[in-house]
Amino acid sequence: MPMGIQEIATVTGLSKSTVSRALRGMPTVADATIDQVRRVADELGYVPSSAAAGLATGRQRAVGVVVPVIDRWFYVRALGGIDAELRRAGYDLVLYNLGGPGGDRGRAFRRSMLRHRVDGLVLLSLVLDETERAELELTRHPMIVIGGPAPGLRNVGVDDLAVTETAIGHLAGLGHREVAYLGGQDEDGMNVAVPYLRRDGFADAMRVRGLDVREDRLLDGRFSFAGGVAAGADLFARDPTDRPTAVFCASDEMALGVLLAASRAGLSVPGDVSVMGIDGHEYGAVVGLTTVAQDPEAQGRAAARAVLAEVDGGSAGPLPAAPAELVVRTSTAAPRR
Amino acid sequence: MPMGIQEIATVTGLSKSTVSRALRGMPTVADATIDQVRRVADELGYVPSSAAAGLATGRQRAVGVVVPVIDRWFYVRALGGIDAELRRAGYDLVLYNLGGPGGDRGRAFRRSMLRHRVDGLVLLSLVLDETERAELELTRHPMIVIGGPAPGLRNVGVDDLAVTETAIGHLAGLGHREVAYLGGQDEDGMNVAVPYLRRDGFADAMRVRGLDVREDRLLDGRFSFAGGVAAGADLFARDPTDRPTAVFCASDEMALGVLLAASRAGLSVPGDVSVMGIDGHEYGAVVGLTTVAQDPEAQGRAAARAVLAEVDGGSAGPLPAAPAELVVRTSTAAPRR
DNA sequence: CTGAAAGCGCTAACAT
DNA sequence: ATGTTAGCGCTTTCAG
Repeated sequence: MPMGIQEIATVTGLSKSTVSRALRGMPTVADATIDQVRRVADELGYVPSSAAAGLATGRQRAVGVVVPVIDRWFYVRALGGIDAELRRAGYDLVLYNLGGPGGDRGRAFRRSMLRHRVDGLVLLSLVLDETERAELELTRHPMIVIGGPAPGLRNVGVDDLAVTETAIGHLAGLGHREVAYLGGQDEDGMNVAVPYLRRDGFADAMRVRGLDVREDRLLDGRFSFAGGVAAGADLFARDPTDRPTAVFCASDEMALGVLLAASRAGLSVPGDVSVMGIDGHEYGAVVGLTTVAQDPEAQGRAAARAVLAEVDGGSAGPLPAAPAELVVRTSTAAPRR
Repeated sequence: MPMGIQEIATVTGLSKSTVSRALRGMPTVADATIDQVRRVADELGYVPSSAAAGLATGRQRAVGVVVPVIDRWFYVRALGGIDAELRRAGYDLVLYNLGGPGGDRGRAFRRSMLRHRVDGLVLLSLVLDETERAELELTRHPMIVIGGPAPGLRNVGVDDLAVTETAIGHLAGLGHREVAYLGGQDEDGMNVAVPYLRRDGFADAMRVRGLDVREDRLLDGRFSFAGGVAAGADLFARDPTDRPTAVFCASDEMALGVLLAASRAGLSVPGDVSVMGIDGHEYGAVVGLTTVAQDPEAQGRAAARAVLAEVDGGSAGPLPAAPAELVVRTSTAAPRR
């Protein structure tokens, strides 16, 4: 019923092989033949079967993208970049979202991703345990991770230590000595690497400058807007004489929340307190948030290009760190006192 | 090299068919056999080929999701819902993003979606033209759209006319007579239905109450945060004595922008002006935005269930409208004068 | 430049 | 409960 290459062969009086070659525009086929075949295919409403092609060639022309959760700014942007590059290459994108209901991560891995449905995998900020790594290795697909560095896997992403150093450099340069850090774990605890790296980077950058890293100024904002609001509210409700002059947030989404908390607490930014984040979120640009901006979309494209190259038998050399750039806006200034 | 069902057949001394059945846990297979086969499969590091299975059965166990652009709140949430339901059913999700570079929409359709890689399609707020419809029909896959009603296709989504009526009912009930509308086209102009419906709904709801719909109070915010900020800035820069007492936004993202524009213009909300939106965006909850909330995730799940049912030969009856609910927070109040 | 034939790895009757 | 036999729709040597 759903007809294939065969019918168009009979109609044109050609052989299946020629039709197949013509459809793919192979150079060994006469131009006239190509035209004819394509025309007939159109008339007949021919729809190719990727399964059959995949079986025959061993290539699915699709790559999988694994995300811990789907609704985070960074992931969405990166996904856009990956998609763009894949589309350009004529590849489809299969999305594996681990954060679903129950987040039954293990099963998701085995049940679907291991089915050879894709030729390669891009993992977004995912830290795999030994078993998971081993299982994915079975497929022998090229894999690359965006975000946190993952042991044994190629990685695309910013240098988190450098990013935090840049941020604290900016704040310290402005004269801040009392700065709080807002970080914390992603709620599902799936991406431990980046949060830790940033917290450590913050602490290092502070200590290098002889500045205090106070336990009670290491806040948890779960990397979300609401978390930032809550943490900010908590911080600003404390003894005003002991208030930090700046709050450094490990993500713009949290920083946006802190901005709101500050305005609710009647504090002016940057008058009473400076606030900055990391990411380059669009909302930050309009509210004047100082940040260390990165380009997740570019990272997505780079990662996609890398897997695609590897799928095509290319080399698998290490990737350069993604650029990040200090963007000074109006949420940071020299402390008052 | 990449071994298959055959090797595990030889190792166990069983036939390919039995192995195939055992792997899928079919009831006609002895439990002991199932165990043995699974164990051997594990030991051998067997990875099934979805292409082969797909070719043999004609089912890919995957559904495609087409989005106009990926980075919109509504789409991301809906995608999450679709994914959850698909995963539950053991289906993979293939993402088709039309908004990529150049947004070469036509080619995207033909080149990929038509390859029988999926068993069904969920279209997010997409309005198809005749050619596109015809082309997609070729695949004979079940299709459903979320968001704007699309001629000839089943649809999941809120009743936009009812939603706007609810919103204006709330505002008018508070005593507002001068209300501005912030809508506009999505920048790519891909989803015309919803914006139009909401604008019409607004106008109807106003007229029904004998309220004026002024041309100069029909604003364009391109359905984005930045667009909302810009439109708000423009509106609040006009003659204060002629300022509307409320701004009704067709999406929360735009309303959030208007909130910011108001605070920048030194206006208090809801003191000087009331603001409300549509959607139920998380940020709105924390900033106190009144809205008519919908649940895109639930809509995604419903749509996924519907295609899946149809894929399984189920019926294709019409779907009920998705619920939407007025959520009154602190951004709306009775007008001052 | 085109054709014939042999699979790709799995599933599905149809036996047994 | 398990084995046999054909394919699924396309690609790919190998021959013309």
